[in-house]
Amino acid sequence: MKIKDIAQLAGVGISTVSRVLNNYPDVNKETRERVLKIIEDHNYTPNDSARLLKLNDNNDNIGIVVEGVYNEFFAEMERVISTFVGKTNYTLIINHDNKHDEDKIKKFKSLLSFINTKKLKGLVYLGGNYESIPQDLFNQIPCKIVFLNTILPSKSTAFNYSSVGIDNYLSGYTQMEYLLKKGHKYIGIIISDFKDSGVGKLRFKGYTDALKNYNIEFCEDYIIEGHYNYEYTYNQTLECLRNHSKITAICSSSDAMSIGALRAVHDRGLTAGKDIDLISFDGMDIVKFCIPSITTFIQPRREIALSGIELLIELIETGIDNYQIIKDVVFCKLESC
Amino acid sequence: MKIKDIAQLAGVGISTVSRVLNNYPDVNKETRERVLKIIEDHNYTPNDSARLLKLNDNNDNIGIVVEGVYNEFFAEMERVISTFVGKTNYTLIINHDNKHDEDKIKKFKSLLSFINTKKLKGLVYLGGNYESIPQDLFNQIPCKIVFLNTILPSKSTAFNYSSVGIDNYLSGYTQMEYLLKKGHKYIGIIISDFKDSGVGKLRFKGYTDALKNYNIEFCEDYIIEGHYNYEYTYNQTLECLRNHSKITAICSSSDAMSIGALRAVHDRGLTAGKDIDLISFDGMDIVKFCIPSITTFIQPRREIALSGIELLIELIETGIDNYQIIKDVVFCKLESC
DNA sequence: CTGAAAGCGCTTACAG
DNA sequence: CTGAAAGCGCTTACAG
Repeated sequence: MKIKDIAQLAGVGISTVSRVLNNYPDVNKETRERVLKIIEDHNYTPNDSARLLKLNDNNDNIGIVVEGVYNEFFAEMERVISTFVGKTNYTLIINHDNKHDEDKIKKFKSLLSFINTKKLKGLVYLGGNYESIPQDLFNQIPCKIVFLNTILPSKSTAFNYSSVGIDNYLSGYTQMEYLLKKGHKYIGIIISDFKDSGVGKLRFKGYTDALKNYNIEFCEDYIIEGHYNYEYTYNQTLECLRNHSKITAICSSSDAMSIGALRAVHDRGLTAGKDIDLISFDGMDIVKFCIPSITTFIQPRREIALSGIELLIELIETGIDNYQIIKDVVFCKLESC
Repeated sequence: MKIKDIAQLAGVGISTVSRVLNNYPDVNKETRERVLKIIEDHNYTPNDSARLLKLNDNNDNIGIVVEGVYNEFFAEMERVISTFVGKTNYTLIINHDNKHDEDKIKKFKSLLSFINTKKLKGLVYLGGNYESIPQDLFNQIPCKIVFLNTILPSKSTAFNYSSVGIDNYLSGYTQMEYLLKKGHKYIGIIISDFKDSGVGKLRFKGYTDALKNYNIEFCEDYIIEGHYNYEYTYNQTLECLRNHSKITAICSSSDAMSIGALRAVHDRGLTAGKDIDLISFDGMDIVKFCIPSITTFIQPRREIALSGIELLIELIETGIDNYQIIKDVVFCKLESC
């Protein structure tokens, strides 16, 4: 079924059918109804490619790239964005990137190709690290772009991007400081991975700098790699506690990992919040219902997601550029610390 | 930049550029390299709409509709599918449906329109209930379709679809029977919603039938609505336990809700697995790390997702139809029961 | 190995 | 209010 067939069946020209299709006002009422009836009866849907080809870049595609959608944290942000876009006239094209190990430059080039192929008007990028992308490559991005929770080149006017996120370094520092102020000296640190090059890296820098400022020696043996995985974190924490009975507190860079750690503490016969202070980061909804509930720093992730997509649409529609938003984290004192 | 510009710059005809673009072998090596260089230099990307228009239905689009992506259970299945498709030559087009309240027929029509607009070769549908869709409408689906965890019209050859899922009725029956065999008579039942028309409805039927067969009176007051939400389930469970101190066991239709319930049991000063038996459903990774860990029936959701997408691609490539797969649930005995 | 030309299914001035 | 015609940027027989 194409527009020509509908036109023939209705006994009109194809322009008229097109006008009906696009809700143009200048069509005779009866003609319109006749055409609509035939469209309905034959379940006709216009060919999108043909429309877009003609309309050229008049599509309204927004892209979203998620690095690490297996992290529930990002998954939730994606849902917020997808729901928001669903209520607009934009179409969201989703690109889940799981190639963490790939060369950054190569990765950036495939990002460019994604934008070009889909003729995106704008893009939201979740996660990742584009700290060291050459400026000329960066500025080849042919559409509006908003990075959420991404590590970016230190801002200079030469780099053209917008972003929404938190101050990861400062948050990490504050989190660790909370334990230090309570007098802890032997503190386990849960990170995703030594090779983590995303925001976790900044948080970790905050941890170690806080230790330094409080004259507590940083001990590599107290590092627990959790890979954002319950089981893995559970096993690593169990082993760390077994080998280092001095440890009196745990500083975890993500709630997902804290849940595995909490169980490890329990299985060592200890109680978090009493025998061991566990302080976490992210503020997932579940922490409040864990036993004991987990003290954490809430990243306003829904707010970041929402600001991000709203900002992107504003950038697209106004032509403005270069807008940076920093959100505050919120301390949430519960039972584990 | 269009193909014509590249051709001009390279001093060749557009057909040659097209041949280079599509990796045709019959191009002179030097010509090819010259053209590639220019394409590279100018960051040229062919216009997808134009290609697709010409190729007509030679795109390889697969669609996925997720009803209720806010349920982590489905979110994870989607990720499995998205990752799998990413490794093929198919493009995945995602459609998150949050209009639970909409008229089924209307919903089905917009499903048809999605398929037609995107010219989908195949579709994976997660969740929902299409039990009562008229046959003639159903058979208007112009592509291969695989339903995962969906309620469907009782199978007859007249309905053309494939599916992967579990036997929800039987699983629900078995789950409740486990509590009944342990001698429980006053059993709280956690469901998402009285109006739930998805698979939860079938599970619930299993629950009540089991009660009947064991001559235990069904008590509507023991029903707890949880809306797949920790907080909501927590509050409802707390209230139910407060009002009905007779209750000795809880049968929950989903792990996400069990986590809220677990905390409610704890806050009543009770211990799940000792004072109250809590048995759950789904088998999310987290249950093993809760305190106490949650006894549950594992739905092989990654397996269902994987079988589903593999099946769909097979259907597309072989032309076969009408394939139903039922997976077994696996009982996982942990501490809460 | 290469190029000119037709045509994919739409939209939109333009002329009536 | 309506229709014939041009053209969006590609691909692919066809002819050389």
